[in-house]
Amino acid sequence: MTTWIDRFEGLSSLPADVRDILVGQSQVLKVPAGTVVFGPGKIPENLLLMLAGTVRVQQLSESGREIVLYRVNAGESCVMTTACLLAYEEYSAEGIAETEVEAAAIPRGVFDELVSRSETFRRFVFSAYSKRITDLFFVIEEIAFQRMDIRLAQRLLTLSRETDVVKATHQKLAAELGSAREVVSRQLQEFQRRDWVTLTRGTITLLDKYAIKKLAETEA
Amino acid sequence: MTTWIDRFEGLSSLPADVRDILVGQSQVLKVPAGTVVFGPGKIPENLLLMLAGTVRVQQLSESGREIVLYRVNAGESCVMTTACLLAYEEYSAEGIAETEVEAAAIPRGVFDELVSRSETFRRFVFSAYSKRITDLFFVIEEIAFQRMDIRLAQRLLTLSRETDVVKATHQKLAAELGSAREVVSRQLQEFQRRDWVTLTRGTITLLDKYAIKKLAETEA
DNA sequence: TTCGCTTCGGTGACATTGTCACCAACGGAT
DNA sequence: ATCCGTTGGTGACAATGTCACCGAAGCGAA
Repeated sequence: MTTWIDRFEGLSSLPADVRDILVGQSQVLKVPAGTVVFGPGKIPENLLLMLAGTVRVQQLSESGREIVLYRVNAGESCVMTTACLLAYEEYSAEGIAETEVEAAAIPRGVFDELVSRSETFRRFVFSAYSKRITDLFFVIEEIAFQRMDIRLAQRLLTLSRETDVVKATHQKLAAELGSAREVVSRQLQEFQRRDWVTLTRGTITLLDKYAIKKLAETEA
Repeated sequence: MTTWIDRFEGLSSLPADVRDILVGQSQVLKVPAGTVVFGPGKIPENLLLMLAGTVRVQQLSESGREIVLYRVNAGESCVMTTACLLAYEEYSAEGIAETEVEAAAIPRGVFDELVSRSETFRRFVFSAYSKRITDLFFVIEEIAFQRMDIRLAQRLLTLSRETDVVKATHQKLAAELGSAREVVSRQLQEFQRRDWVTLTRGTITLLDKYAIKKLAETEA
């Protein structure tokens, strides 16, 4: 029988008994876009395995600025909830459902049992951690060392996957990059001047993805 | 009998059989200051539990700049090695022994067995992960949103714990903060102008820790 | 429609930080 | 003493962040 487990690469080879625990003891739930999946003041009770949708994990500063750390997509697990399941200390990041999200919720106790019983599950969990940590390393490298125009170009491309239109305010883009609105606005104007994009209120239309990609791939 | 295990808070309540495995199957080793404990191209074979000394974990950019991510001190574990034990992908961070380092090395297989058998050990491992992830969140917040003078003041304080003297070149301090030497030099000159420090080649002497602390604690 | 409100984006002035080129001072090695 | 690599100082400039303020676009109510 196929279950949602099969959507996770790392879990395909789980032995039958472990599979049964995982499927039997977890609950598939759906939350609407905009839901705060975890965040300061919310004690997470479950490890989430994302079946559909996207969760955006972001950091807020006291001064009101924010930065997007990474996104958790379908087929991945939201280990921040685990990390904070173990409650090292109060964390300042929060996870927000960007779309409607469907996820399997594994309660704390079940999670612990699975880690204990299954080497496959352990591998899955630890490699999820590794991925997030390397994601964070990447973010740090970007904000510390990369030019804004390059980062903006990269972000426009990732936010526009199939289509050529990015629906986002300059403010939202600035939050993606941990920068200020004015900086993003000015960069976008420069892109427009080069006929790479057209700008209208709330949307950026990519005219010359090739040129943008070339900038995004600039090294050093 | 007391062993090095007792130096780790989280491991004090390990059952006797698990203790025996941990002590029996791991090896205490010593490496001199400057050793690259892990890094690109080095496949880590062990989880390291730090008994004495400090490991500095830092990130290098292609352009040659660098930034210190965090330090692993005695009584903590170096989970980056675990993360990359599971080898998610090539990581760009490296760990360097800042002092002579004494550590217990737990081989991969033993680590796996311990995680499987002991809930205490699991807690220990996962809270180590949580701590590192929150460390990284903190670093991101700092570099994205915090002013350099404040960050420099903070760093000078943490690097001068008991003494009032920081032995470091401006270049090293810049690497700590992911900034440029000139920026650090100028900030230090400003601190000197205010009679907070005196500067000589390779050392910064803190004259007015109180004033520095006050700056370091500035919010927003 | 028109009015009024909110959100979004544009702008200039300025502060901070990063980059570059270059030089001078220091200190160790010969 | 001389040489030389390291360290730090400097000025000019570029890139980014901050602030105050404004006008335009959208949207709902009258």
